[in-house]
Amino acid sequence: MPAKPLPPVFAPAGGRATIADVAEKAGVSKATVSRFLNRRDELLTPEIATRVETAIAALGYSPSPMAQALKRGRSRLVGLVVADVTNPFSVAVLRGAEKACQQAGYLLMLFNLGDDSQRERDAIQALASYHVEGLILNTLGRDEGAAAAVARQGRPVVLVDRRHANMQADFVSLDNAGAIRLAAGHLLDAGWDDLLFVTEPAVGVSSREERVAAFRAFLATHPQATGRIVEASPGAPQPLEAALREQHAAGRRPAVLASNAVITLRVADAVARLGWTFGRDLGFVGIDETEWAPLVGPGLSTIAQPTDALGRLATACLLERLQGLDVPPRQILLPGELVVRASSIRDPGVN
Amino acid sequence: MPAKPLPPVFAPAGGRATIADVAEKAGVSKATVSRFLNRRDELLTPEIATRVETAIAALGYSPSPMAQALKRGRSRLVGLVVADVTNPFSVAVLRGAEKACQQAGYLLMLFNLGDDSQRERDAIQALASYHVEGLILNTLGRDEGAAAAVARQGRPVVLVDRRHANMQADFVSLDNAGAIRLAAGHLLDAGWDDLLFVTEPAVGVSSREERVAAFRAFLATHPQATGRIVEASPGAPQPLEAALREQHAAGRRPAVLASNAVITLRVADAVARLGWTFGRDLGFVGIDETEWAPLVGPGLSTIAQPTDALGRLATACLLERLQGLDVPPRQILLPGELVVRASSIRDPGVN
DNA sequence: TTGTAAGCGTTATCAC
DNA sequence: GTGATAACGCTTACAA
Repeated sequence: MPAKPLPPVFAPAGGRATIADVAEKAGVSKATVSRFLNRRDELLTPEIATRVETAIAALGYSPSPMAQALKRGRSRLVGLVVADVTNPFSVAVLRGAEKACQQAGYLLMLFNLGDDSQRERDAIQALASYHVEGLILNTLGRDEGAAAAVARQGRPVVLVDRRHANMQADFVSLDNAGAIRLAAGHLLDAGWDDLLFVTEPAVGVSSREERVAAFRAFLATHPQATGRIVEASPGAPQPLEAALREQHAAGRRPAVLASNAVITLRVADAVARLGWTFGRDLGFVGIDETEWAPLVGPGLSTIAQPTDALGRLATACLLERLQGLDVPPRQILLPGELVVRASSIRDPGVN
Repeated sequence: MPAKPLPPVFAPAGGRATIADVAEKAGVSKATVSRFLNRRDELLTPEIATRVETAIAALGYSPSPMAQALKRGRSRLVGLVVADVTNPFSVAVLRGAEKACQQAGYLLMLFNLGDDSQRERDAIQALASYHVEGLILNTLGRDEGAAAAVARQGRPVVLVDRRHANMQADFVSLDNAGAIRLAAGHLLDAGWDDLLFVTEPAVGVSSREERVAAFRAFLATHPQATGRIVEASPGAPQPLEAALREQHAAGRRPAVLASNAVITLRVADAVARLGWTFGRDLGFVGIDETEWAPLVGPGLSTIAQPTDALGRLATACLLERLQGLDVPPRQILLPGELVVRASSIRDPGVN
């Protein structure tokens, strides 16, 4: 029988204290320490409990989540995949999710796609390899492989803002249809009846598609309004400016409905270049409230998304699933809130 | 001798494939698979190598970073503590850091303080418990405990934008003094000689303190300019507006130098409330370039921080340390870039 | 009520 | 060259 190497008698050398150090210091077994940690109340002599407790305090011990994860297969980690951290909407959601996670004792692992949908699959696998217990996905929703990757992991997933083609999962989002009705209805009420819906290329991105469809539906049910849809892609500002010019040439004052904050920036840029003024030469409402919306021109009207709630709810859904809730995929749609500023108020002095 | 339980002959049940599964499928030992993974070239019969390779492919195996971390004490994880994810500057840096990490095969673990400096210490400990190999800190820099926590971990740290009282670590930041000189010099050149430096409460936050000091120094060396420092705290917009009003009452046209984007928003707000116009009633340069700077009033002049480079360099510093580089703490200061827009051009029609 | 020992998925140190 | 085998820090039957 080979001589068993004695456990070291000295305090933890360089690294952190381990459960073995605590056990030794308290004069008990590792199992006892583990029990104290996990099921403090059950079966524990008060005397031993205090011995363990003081040992833990003395050593400044805290368990290694890595080792725990390895053993129990749970990591207290939630993966968050974000299409683009530069997008304030995503960040706002992230913030909500992060708060909720921290409150529940989870840590967030972040993977930013940088708008490169190719990497969605990598992201999911990278996160999965760290045994994240679940995923919150705010992605382009185009990567086929991603769905498969998720399915293979068998971990709960919550989709935020964008649905995913082949992914059966809880979905948390702005009520896009309602938001469009709210915005377009407001413009109509304010006297703008010539609407221009401006969006990023919509194909394949569910939230954009839904907004476009809702706009179409609005037009169909409101014959007193005329409308048009313009796709503004990053490279080419022309179509947007051209569309605006055309309207003016035809002697009309259009109102723009911007499908998100990125588009709002482009519209503001075009308007500045044309030398137009919001509220006078055109009406405007944009989806996504931003800190700068009040400062552009006379102030831009917006539909504020409940970003914080979206993030919190997404996390809440995920945590419920992690606790074993087994119901069919849910959809949670939250209403947007109209913030009226001068850009959508028709300047009485004109026309 | 108790009967050794036979390893399962079937494919990995529910979870992911492990190194043992691969070994079995390839008909070799775990050690061989591990060798193949880590030191592919050394000592490996081509035939065995291919057998392992195909087994890995067939099983879709990838090693568990958790287990690796447990074994080698390295996790390929970098912790990032951000004072406030809502701050576009922080996000921009985050983005740079994230890119660099991904390229180096590291994953970023994010902890957001939500501007609550009390949680800095918690953040560091939470991250440390996941065996992050190093930390990138963009914090308030006020938490005493945090420094101690870091020291205890003995892991490399890089400070971004804000120094930390008792922390000896690499430091990556905008050259604050240079940026202030650049901005103030530009205003002076443009004919504004009555400067108002607006900052958030500076005490204890190194970047703010440095900027204030640099502004003082600028005034000292440029007697042709007069100047004043205003602290604008979140709750009270009064001091700022009051200061602007006073200047006008005295028949002067001040120029504001905003110490960051948050202040820029407050200034723009105050200016809107006063009914003033940038470039005519006051001059303006703000630190931090934003996407909306061109759209506010006639366009706001800014000092653009090299955010992406800051993030990348911070990561680079950290990775060097992780590879064993042992030199005294470094300071990397990057220059800001002046972006001139109409807000700092003195309207020739007035005065 | 507590201790012993096996095992989570790796890597590293030996033998062979 | 390759294979046992012992860790890494923890949890959990099972034994005592």
